[in-house]
Amino acid sequence: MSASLPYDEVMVATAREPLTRDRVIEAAVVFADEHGVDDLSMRKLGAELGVEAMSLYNHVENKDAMLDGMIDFVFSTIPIPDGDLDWRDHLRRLGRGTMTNFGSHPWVVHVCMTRGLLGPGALRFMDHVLGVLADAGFDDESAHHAWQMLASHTMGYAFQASAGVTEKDHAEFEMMIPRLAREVPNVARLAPFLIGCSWEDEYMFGLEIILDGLKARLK
Amino acid sequence: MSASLPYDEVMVATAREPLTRDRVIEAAVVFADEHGVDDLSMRKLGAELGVEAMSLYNHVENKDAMLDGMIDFVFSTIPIPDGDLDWRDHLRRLGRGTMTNFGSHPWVVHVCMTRGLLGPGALRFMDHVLGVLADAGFDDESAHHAWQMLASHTMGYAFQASAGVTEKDHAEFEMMIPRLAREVPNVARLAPFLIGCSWEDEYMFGLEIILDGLKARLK
DNA sequence: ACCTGAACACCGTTCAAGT
DNA sequence: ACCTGAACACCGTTCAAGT
Repeated sequence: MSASLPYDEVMVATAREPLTRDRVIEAAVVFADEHGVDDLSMRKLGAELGVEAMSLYNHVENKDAMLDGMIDFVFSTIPIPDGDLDWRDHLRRLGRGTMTNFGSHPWVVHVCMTRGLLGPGALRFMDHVLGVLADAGFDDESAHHAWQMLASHTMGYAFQASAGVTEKDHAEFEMMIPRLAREVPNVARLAPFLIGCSWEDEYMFGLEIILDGLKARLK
Repeated sequence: MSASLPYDEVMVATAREPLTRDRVIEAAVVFADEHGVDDLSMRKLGAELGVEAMSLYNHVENKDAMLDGMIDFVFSTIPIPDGDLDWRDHLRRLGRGTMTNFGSHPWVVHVCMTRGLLGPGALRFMDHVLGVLADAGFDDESAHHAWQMLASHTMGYAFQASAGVTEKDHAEFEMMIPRLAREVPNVARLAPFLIGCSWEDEYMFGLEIILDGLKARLK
């Protein structure tokens, strides 16, 4: 975009590009994607942006506000299905999109769990889902029930999917199995499923049960 | 129990009662119940026990291990229904018990979300649920599906219930409603339900849908 | 075997000072 | 208007030293 500028002009331009709230939050998202949210500190993020930590406070109120901004950033990028879909199909696609989106930002569920879901991005997303439910014929109370179920299901599975069971955890768990077999035989017997399961498949299986139950209570 | 000892002997006994892993963890549970888990630090917990922070490391490996112990403590106190119950009834009681138990320790879901669920207490609880499902006729794969759904539902609602929406939050949310009405009308319309809902009722409503769905897929 | 004091390497955040 | 440096009040944890 600035390819026609002389080389040193480009350098200066990128280096001095003034910080903005959006740039800070995007950089924080990238940092959390790469290093995990536990490693995200104001000092380190400042270093990443070539600035002292304290400069960030000119653009975000504090770290919590920055985390809220990161959540909103992710929510606002969840793809909204278009076209005239049956409400159940709409919610299936929305659910799958949410899961894959959260999958690219493994920290987001965890941060939501500690920060809540009241930012503008999350509210807009919620509003969209409630709109789909209202169009499907749910009254306000039922739509609320449905939202809570769908939200809980989605956050729950996204959380487990992003809990990041590493190879090391697998090995550790498998080493435990002999002892587990004596003390918690049912857990030991199901170990293959616990270790090998596809969270997206699990999620869609459960979503179907929920959609069935909601439909049965609709008419 | 030491009521027959002379008064000052009792004082000395309680003051000098040697620290143990169990005493440390119980004190941490009490501290988190009273002050919230965010305020729980090794230094403050030490002070509570009349000891320097560093002494605690003689009884717990580190803070994370202590948190794991706290989770296990809570899980091991969830009441297990007795008697020969229908599997759905059994799971209903288990679910309700879990919700109220988690309600007395509002920090526990949050800590589980960051520490996972692989301690002995949690494993024993999981084993019990899997046993109920196996007795009901679920094969291993279906039992795994069912467990994931029940766990996700329970953790999700317990989390929301314990997210602790304060009076201040309510007031703040109500003040936002006029602006919300323009930007997220569906959310604004459902505000009364969002503010006033009973998490236990919501939970049981959703549990019924899940149990229905699981039953339909059982035969 | 258990407890302590001092220290290390971090945090988020404030604030006066610079430009 | 934005950035910096030094400081404050905390963390979890290590380690040598005490008893």
